Amino acid sequence: MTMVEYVRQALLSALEKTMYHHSDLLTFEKPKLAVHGDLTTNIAMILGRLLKKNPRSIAQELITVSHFDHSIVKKVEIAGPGFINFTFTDEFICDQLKTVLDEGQLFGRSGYGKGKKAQVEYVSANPTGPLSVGHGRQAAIGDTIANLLQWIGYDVTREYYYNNAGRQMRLLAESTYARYRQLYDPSFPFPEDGYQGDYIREIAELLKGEHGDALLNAPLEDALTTCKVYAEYRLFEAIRSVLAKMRVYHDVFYNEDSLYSSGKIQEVIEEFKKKNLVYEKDGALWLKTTELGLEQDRVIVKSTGEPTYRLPDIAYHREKFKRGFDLIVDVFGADHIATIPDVLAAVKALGYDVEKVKVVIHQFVTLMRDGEQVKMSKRLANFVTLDELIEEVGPDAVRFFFIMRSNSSHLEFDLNLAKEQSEKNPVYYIQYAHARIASIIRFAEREGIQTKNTVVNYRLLKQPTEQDLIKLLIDFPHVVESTALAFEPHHLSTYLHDVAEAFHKFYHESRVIIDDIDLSRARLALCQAAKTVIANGCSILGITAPEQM
RNA sequence: GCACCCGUAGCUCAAUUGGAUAGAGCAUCAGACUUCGGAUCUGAGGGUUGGGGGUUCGAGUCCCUCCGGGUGCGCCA
Repeated sequence: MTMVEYVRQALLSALEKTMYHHSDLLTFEKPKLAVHGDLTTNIAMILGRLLKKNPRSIAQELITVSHFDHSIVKKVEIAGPGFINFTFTDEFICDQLKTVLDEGQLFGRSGYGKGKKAQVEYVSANPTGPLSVGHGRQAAIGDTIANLLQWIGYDVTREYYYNNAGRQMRLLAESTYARYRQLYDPSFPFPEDGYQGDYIREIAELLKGEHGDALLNAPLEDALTTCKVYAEYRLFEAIRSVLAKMRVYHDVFYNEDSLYSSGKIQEVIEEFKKKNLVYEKDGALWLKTTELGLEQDRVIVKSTGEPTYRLPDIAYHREKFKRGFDLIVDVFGADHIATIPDVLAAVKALGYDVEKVKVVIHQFVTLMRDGEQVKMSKRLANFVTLDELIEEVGPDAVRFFFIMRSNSSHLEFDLNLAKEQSEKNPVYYIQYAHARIASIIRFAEREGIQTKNTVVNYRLLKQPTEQDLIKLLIDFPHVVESTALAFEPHHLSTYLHDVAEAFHKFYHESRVIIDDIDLSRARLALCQAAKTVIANGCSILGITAPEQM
């Protein structure tokens, strides 16, 4: 039984006895300050406001009718305006270590989302160019959220939505075609808004390698189609390979085209018409978004007969619901923020529960090199690609740096720091702790000390640094769950840094392998538990936990 | 102009989503094992949480207002 489980049970029965029937308001937190104990609840203060009674006297009532096992709870006290603080015995804390070691690689997993399906959509870049560092942040955030949801029991689908039709792709085809022609005639004009990047030239070269000069004499439309298909193929191949370098793999690549070919777009229009939510004006079809509580109506079908991006977005989200997901997570960059309310309002109007949709917006990334901001412009094609970034600093640092700030926070990516293999680099700090533990365990094996097939007395771990480390370790399942439900991966990286720090402190204070064989075994077990938690945490973050570095 | 995000130590960022004395890393300064990995540890200085008002037992967090930065506001995606 965990600390929370124990006090929850005790207080639930106390609420019962005192006739305060508000058990749903009962929560526990870990106090910031050690003097406030191991766990605290503010239930008395909440009840105090609700019932207009003195919180401290309510707290007293609750404690009076409660019964605590002294071998588990060392101290219960009322503090401040009415907090109830619990301190547990060292022995009880020590015994919790067994759970960590027994569960091993599974420690931290829970069943919150058991039997439920979740979908996480992220990256979703159209195949018109290489992925940017912004996409990289999205990949890291989305993938980590997907991992977290799996850890709390959800059946997770990782999805990439893209559009390979429309104006953007036409421009891609024209740009590729122009570069191809330029290989034969350098004066061939390049489209005004074409994609400037060198990658188009590379694709044109490859295209020439496969087709020779056959496209020069082909009818223009045929040549453009060939260019589009080929460029898309090459770009998607590049996108997948970059994501693979980051260890990001999607289960489903959902193509916008399929919404047209399967008639879903038309179905949505029909539904809107049936609900009287659309009207025609200036030859276009408008959605009455104002009736849905938004500021202005929006065009969903242009006067040319072509839908705007909004309509397929709505149809796509409708499909997400039809596919039976209990939780739908959209990870978008800050530039997409304006499109979300329209889509959600429309889907809601179609009768779906938009509470199931969680939109995660992340802010932009600024690259810093030598203290200077790296200027980036996609149009001028002088931007640093995600691929280049990974090549420069490696996948571990990339993934870690991208999730180490809260989603809503601007991210400053310090290239020098990310590359630095030293104490300054937070990734190495955590990985070093893991490698150091692995080394200690190897040393212990050489010394003939082991914890298997023998009874380990965890209760010998009474030093403050030992107790602090254990308390942090056994909090891991709760951290995983709260991080997942907050959709804020940076909580986990912060936590892992704390664990690494607590371990290093313990290491400095107490030698693991000593003459006292029982104490050695207990400390070795603590090392193994710390190693387990760091390894499990790193696997959620998608970074390696090396045995040596 | 309107909407959204941000403003916290010299710099980059946290703060259990309204909790108790606002914390880390970097930078600066001063220190620490003859043995398990010094990519480590200990300590010091550094703050009116952009300004002002409000809500309540309690505000960095919620509301109003002003200032400053970013983003978005198309029959582009």
